[in-house]
Amino acid sequence: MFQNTSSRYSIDLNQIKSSCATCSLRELCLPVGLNDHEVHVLGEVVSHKRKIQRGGYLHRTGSKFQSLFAIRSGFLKTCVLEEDGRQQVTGFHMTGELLGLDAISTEIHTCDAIALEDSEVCEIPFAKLEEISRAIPSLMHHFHKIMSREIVRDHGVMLLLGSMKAEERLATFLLNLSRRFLMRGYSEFEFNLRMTREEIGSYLGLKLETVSRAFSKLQDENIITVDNKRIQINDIAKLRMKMGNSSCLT
Amino acid sequence: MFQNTSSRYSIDLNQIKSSCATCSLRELCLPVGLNDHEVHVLGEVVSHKRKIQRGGYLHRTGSKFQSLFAIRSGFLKTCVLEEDGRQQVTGFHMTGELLGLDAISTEIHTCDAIALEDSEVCEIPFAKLEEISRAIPSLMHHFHKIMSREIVRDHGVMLLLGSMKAEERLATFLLNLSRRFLMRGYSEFEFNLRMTREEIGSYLGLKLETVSRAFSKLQDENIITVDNKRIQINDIAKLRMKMGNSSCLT
DNA sequence: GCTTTAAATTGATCTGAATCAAAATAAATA
DNA sequence: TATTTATTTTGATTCAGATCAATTTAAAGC
Repeated sequence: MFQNTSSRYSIDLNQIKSSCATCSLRELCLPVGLNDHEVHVLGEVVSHKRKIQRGGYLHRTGSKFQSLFAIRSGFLKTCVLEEDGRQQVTGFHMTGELLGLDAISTEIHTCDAIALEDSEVCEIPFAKLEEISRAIPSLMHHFHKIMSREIVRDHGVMLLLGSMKAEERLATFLLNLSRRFLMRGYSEFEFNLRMTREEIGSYLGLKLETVSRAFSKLQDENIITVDNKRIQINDIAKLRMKMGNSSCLT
Repeated sequence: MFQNTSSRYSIDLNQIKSSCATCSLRELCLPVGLNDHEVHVLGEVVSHKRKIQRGGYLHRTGSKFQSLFAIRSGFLKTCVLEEDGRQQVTGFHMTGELLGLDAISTEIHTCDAIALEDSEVCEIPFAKLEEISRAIPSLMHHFHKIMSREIVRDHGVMLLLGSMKAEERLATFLLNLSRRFLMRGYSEFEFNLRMTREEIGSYLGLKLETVSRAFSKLQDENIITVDNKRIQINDIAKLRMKMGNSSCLT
């Protein structure tokens, strides 16, 4: 899992599970081939942990950027504020993901990051990361891949917002969550949403009532079972169909 | 212009205008402080030019990624294809901008890049760029900023698609173009669109008829003058108002 | 030049999602 | 536990933008 063929050194997950550095850096480190020394160097950089309780801010729009944050546990949302007060959720983030990439550009955070459940992150001072990535090319390359992946993800959301209708958006969203839970060893068919209908709506470009109606519709069709925040996927194939055939109709 | 305070070496634009390397790398190189030797090293990497005529592909979805492309002149669009054939435009790109960032992730291009007018690009072999950025930290840092800026840009588009209505989207789009033309030394008040109404619509999540109507509406209000692809901004303040007050109404 | 094809505008109608409104349920707090 | 507050669901209505359709205008090809 998360290993690529070019790895020179395969990290033993069990061995390092208790260490903050490596654990939180699953996405950042594991896939890269690092030797003992390099793992040690990297560990030095990411030693600082931080807990954020539900509802708390990891960072705010406008605050000075110094570090990236690797999510060690928990669940967060990022959102940008419009001048007029309304907020748009730009993403939901879970264990192993990296936050703060948007702030590298201006060294000012361009969004709020808010914990949707008690969470723990590892702080990665960005200047240090750049410094050691000079010494560890595979780390640098992997970091570039992570940034690139974020761009690809955003393009996917743009496609969703630009060309899908409500039900298709929700299906896409649920399948995305499902896959991410699966990747982390949780059930792909049954999970708890950490966010409200309003937050889902904000992310998907829909009003909360529309989100609620789309949930009900999918339930009526026996594709999912909804019990408030608890979601059960009964027919993942049908759910995939829902996602796929937007423009097929035209 | 495009200079930051930490520059150790200020590049003479006139001196290097005829050299492909530096000219095409305005975004990539100029703002970074590089010394003579470093400029030379960088120049070696980006020496390969390529012309694409109107309608031609710079790269296609699914093709192997090896190089980034710095636009030297011209105008391109990038678009992702849905399984069902319809395409969503993810961006319009002009001189000085960098294409291919999305492909670093998987080493496969995730979108098509198509020239909307005869264009010229410089090819930047990505492996080489990573290699020399180890030797030139400021170059590496600037590259990170460019990727980050792309992420910020995408978040802006997500906000647009997720929460603005047609007229606000078009106003935002025109102001964005206006600013980019200004930055490149062209008029911010009068310019030619290189793309069709359909392509604008795809980018903005609207149908071409809606784009056309929004143009007409802005013209009726004497904010812009539209003559097919020729756009004249008559009242930029009012245009900014159009963009800003989406949720103010509610 | 003329002919063909592509692009843009404008009108009429339809529809999906927003909005308004009320009730039901769940979560937080005293 | 009771009370308050936040969240979710569902219904009725409205509206922005999609769709359908017909011209007009511009560009490309012969």
